Amino acid sequence: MKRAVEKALRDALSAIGADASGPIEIQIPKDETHGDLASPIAMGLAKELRKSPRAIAEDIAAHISERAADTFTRVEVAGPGFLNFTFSPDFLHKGALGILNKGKEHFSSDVGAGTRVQVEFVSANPTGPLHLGHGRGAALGCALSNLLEAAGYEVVREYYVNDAGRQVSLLGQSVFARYQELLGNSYPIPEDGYKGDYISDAAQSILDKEGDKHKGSSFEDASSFFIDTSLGLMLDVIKEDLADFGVSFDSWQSERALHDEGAVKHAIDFLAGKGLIYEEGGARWFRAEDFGDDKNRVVIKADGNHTYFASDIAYHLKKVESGFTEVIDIWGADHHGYVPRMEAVMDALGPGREHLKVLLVQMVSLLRGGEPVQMSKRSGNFVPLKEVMEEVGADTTKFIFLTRRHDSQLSFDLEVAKAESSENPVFYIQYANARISSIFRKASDVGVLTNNLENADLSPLTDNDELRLIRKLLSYRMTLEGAALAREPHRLTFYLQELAGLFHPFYKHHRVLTEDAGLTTARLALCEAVRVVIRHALGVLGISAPDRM
RNA sequence: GCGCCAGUAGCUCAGCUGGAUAGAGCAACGGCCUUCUAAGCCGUAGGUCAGAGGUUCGAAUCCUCUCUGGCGCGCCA
Repeated sequence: MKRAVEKALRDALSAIGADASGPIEIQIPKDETHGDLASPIAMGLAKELRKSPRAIAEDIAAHISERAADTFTRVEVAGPGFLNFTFSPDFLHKGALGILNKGKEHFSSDVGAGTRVQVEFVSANPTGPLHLGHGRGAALGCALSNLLEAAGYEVVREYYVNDAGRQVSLLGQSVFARYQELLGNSYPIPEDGYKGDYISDAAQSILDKEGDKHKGSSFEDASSFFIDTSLGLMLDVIKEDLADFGVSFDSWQSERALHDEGAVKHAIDFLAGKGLIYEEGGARWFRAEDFGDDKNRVVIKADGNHTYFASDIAYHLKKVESGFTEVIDIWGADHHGYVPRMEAVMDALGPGREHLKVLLVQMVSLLRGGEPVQMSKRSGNFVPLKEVMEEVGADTTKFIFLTRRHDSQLSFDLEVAKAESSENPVFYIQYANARISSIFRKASDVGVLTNNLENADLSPLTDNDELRLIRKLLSYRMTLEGAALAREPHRLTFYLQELAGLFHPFYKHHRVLTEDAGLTTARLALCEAVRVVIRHALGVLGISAPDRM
């Protein structure tokens, strides 16, 4: 749809002697009386051509009207110089059939052009179950990855496992303490150790498998066993949470492995070779200030241990060396202070900060009827994603996350989420799909043929409800591409609400299965096209599309 | 103190790479089920886009300041 207008505009621009090679802005007007698509292009050309915007627009409109009468029923100039395009029913009919003909292929676009992108998300410390904030990152990362893939990028979804350092050691020690407790020994839980039920569960599971083998051992003796085993159990917990949430990864990168394979040393040597590492106070520092950070940063501490930052440098060097053109990191907003130093790293490593995009996911506060939810003592100091999923469902939870920009704070009210569930926008969309499936079931019951719809004659579709629906379907690709380029999957949730908002009135006011065979076939084809788009978009968002509700 | 994100209808949020009269859902109010699913449809009402300046033909959108809320400023991870 957009392509047709763009092509017409480029032809017209070169005909009137304007530059036709630049980007052309095309938008969907808010007001239906302003046509199907509009362009403000003439306003921008006023200076260059030294003519009034309206005069330029008139020239363009005249040129296009003469040449593309079968595509547009109207090309008009409006307001200060907008060009408004209205498509012919014939063009719309052909477009709708195109969706049926090519299916998914119709939407897969070339804006990504095979660019290799890595999306790293969740990456929660493997020290306990995922909490609600991780869920937001998971929903975004999953949807964004799918979206980029649909737009023609080559995507790798990665989870970075922080399995080295103090936190996992603390985890092992916490589990060890519970294990000893189960055996009647008192062993102090480390001061900032982990205290949730899942720690006791892990201890019990070790006891079940290993018996009292480690009874009375000191933690020093048993540390590597307890750390590794606890780590494995926690990763299982996380993977289960992710599976329940319907989010999957292509790759799991272990921090420990980065050390073991020498990647950290390699990265520091690499920077040192560029003269970007120096020593001071017994520590080794990276010259982050040279790349716009507030201060230089320690990579090796005076005690000889590396910092977390050192692993991150190695990790990003590995990403760069793996040939990703773009690296997207999805982090919680509490890490935003970390962005300048990672951008500095990307500059220092060579490719430059423009190849790194950090998406900060703002905090989620959980409310119940307007009141902050008390942190459950059972789970530790956070709200587990699992509990929220059990209460309101994975689809609704994802949808709530995905109807907001990632950088706006979100209050997640359980009462609202549940109270809405009967009138929830996600059901509104799924219901449209279920209704269509129901029509097809009915059609097959009464013996109406539903095959070969991609060759149907759509000319009986002349009602405004029908044409509006088709226009919306044809704008899907444009929406998808725009969302992908902006890295904003939430645009699809709004698109879907609008599409469903056109389908339901159509359904209410027009019977699909009628006495008129030609009309019936045409409407079935329209319904099928709607279903194809809804399923595709829900698929991108990682939300289910049930056939019955 | 410095920095990042935000402030749009009663509530939750879109709209922000400047464009036409500021949108949706929920909540409120009034209607609609003998025909493919009423988780639906039709209608009414609801706004000083936090505030003040500035840039522009045009500002919710860009710039400056102020106010409010959240978060961050370790040889922690």
